[in-house]
Amino acid sequence: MPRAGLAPATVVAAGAALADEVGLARLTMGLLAERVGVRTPSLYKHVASQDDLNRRIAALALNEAADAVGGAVQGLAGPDALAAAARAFRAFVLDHPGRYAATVGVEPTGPDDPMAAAGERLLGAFTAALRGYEIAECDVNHALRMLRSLCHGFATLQSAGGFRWSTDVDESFEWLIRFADRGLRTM
Amino acid sequence: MPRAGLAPATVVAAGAALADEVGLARLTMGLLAERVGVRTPSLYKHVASQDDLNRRIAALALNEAADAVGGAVQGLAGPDALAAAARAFRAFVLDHPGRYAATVGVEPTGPDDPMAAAGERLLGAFTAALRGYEIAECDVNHALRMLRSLCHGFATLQSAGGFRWSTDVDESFEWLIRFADRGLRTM
DNA sequence: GGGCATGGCTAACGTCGATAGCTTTAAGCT
DNA sequence: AGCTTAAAGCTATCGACGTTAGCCATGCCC
Repeated sequence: MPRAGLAPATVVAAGAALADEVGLARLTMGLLAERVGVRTPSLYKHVASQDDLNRRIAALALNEAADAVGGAVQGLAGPDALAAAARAFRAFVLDHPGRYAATVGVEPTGPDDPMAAAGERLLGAFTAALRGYEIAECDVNHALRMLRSLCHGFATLQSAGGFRWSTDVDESFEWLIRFADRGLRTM
Repeated sequence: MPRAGLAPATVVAAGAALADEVGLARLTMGLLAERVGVRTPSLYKHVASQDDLNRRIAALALNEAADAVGGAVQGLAGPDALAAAARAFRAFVLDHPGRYAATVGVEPTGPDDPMAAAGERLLGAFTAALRGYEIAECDVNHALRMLRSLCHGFATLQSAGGFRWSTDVDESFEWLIRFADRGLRTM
């Protein structure tokens, strides 16, 4: 029996990809094992449990989202930065619905949990997107939460098929970006 | 063996209550059976499957949310209506996290699915909350989606423990309501 | 009182997550 | 090179859970 040459990172990456393909709810240890060419119990040499796998996928997803948003904001400020961040975030969620779904409803276990750091990174990227707006110190956390709620809510609702009727969804999102921009401008 | 006097609605209500208590992910057919005083297979005389149970809980939750939001908006218009709707919605999600969680990620099976009607009712309640604002015909769907994304995003993020740091969450939500109000006022 | 639909029950199966314990691989030391 | 040993694979197995089959008691309707 030749070795498969697996590492935790390989397993997690394959799990994230599989979750994107079949949906997080249908991501099973057996399916993942088959995907990486190994028997189910062997996976437990690399991840502690399915919950552990989920957390690692979540950390990966948050880091990737932070990269996407951070990269999009690079060199921009004000409305351009805001729009770029929002679009990058939504695109990431729509492209990777499974791994993003892994991030909802899981709390970091402690302050040294990689997920916590990844979440901070994503938050930092959104903070950078607010650079250029005149936001009072006491309002910045509120604005950040507003922006995160807006992007998270829209992307997850769309990803779940929540927008059913006719109006064009992309158009709604652009409208929403302009709405947030106008609001942030007049503070 | 005396009859338990169950009906589908009883089972669904108990399931929703249990989901709120232990979390939707831990809602199991066995646990629900124990709760209603019956053996597991007997539940299948009232619901077709766990997926069916989930859909019925979702329909119940959407109807209750529509009632809550609709009732709160009653007799109000403009900023007052908007604030009342948003507060009622968030309160519902925080009070009933399990049954609300049942609504995310499930699509209505067809046009006669009770879930679709319930969703329309909730949408109608939010639409009523926008009465009093001067919104162009072509913008009303966008505004509705914005409002829904904002409320859904904030409530689910908070419900999942997504706001970890210090700033007061209630205060953020009130800030968010004022933000939306200002934006809707100037269109 | 005698059908008969209804709503319980027990028994059992398949799937899935997880653990135990064995074996083999391959890396590293002497 | 050859031995040691941790790591990584395997089979076998368990327990939980969803689901189905098939049986039996209840209680309504005539």
